[in-house]
Amino acid sequence: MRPVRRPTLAIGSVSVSVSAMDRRILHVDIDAFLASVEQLRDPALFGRPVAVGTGVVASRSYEAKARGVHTAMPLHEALRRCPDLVVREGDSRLAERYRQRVAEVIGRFSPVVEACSLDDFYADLTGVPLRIEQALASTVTVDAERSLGPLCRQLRAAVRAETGLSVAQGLGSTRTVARLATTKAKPGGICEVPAGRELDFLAGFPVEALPGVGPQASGLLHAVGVRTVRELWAVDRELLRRSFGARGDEIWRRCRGLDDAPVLASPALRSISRETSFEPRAEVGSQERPFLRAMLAYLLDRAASELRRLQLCARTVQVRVGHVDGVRAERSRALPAATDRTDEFVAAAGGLLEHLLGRRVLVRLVGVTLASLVAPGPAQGRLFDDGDAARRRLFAAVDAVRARHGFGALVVGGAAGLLGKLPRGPHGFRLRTPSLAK
DNA sequence: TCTGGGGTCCTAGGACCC
DNA sequence: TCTGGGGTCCTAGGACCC
Repeated sequence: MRPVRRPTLAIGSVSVSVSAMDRRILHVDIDAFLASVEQLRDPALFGRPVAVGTGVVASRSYEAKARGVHTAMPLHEALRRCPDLVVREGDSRLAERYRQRVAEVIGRFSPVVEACSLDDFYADLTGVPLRIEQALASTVTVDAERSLGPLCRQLRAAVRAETGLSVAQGLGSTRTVARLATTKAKPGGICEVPAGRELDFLAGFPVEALPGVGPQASGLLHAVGVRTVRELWAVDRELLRRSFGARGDEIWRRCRGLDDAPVLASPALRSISRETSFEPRAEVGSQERPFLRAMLAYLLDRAASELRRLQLCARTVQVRVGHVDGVRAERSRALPAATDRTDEFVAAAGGLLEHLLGRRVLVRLVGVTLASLVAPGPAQGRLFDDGDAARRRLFAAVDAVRARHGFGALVVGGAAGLLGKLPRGPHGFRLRTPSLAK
């Protein structure tokens, strides 16, 4: 067994040794995030059942939950259960601004904040009570157990006061314990699992509550009679490894409260994807090559402009196609050099799309991914390419116009093939799930 | 009740190079 | 000249998460 690394925290003249079990990880989850943002935007919606999404429910207010509306439920089913449900498309830009404000508040309480998804965060509060005790201006009282409860209540009040949003918080010695504690704290509560009580806390959860155990793994575990974390403890480590690969080992550690993954400020972005689905029969021309090629160009333009906004380049283009019978296929291609130019991505992706369109089945989804992301280096190998410099200036100009007037202000290249075929707004063509589509 | 979009990570075979 | 081993990249696809 590997020796446990014991990092040392230096606070003023005090030095404390911290073992893995002494860590205090905070998980923060914004309650009913997208639905709450809608209620903040339109206060008439407070107290009413609200759902955000198109096609399926992406987020719902607690009033809607009380009426049987759950996330991932088809909207027609949600409306059947709750006929006065208010359905909104949502606004990803507004949500992003709220998310950043919540992250800022958490950042005042913790030196390290990791934004995990749209609506949740991890923070490492290890050693924070000591620091607070020593900060003369602090109004927080830290009890003998070093409970972080008071700090969490302050955090919750600050988020509420500054954004109007409600958060649930979980505290534990690992990310898994903290995350599961949050599920017990929803909505608006705080659940702290004291050090040493991890196993009691984990024992009763169903196996599928563990991160890393999805439908596939839980199905297999159920089939052999393993339904709870307590029962999972009895499963041999080697057996988990053989059944689920590297993830099996992770599961073995997580169910024992042994995962020691750190909280990282900002994990590097690995890829940028955009995809959309459509009703093959309802949308005119959706099966025709020109439409699909235009959609591909549009999605690549969206992904590439995000790439440029982040000042990154990509070296791999991936295209995927989904059919009405559920069969999906994808192909990828590495470019000769990393780039951020939409036209280079479109040129490479066209051939990939042709490969994927061989089946005589209706297409209901097209998607693209830009991967192998790197920071733009000096333009190696193309120092004498004037065309490249001109293209770059063109895209920079396009980006500038869009930053001012919205993405939909300009339609570029092959995406023009969508004109007149898809509804269009200031932020671009209207795809299926605007609340989440960027 | 299999619906949606945007991500991450892992695996595995084949190509290619040394 | 033949055979082999190891590393790395490319590509395709699966599982999982929110």
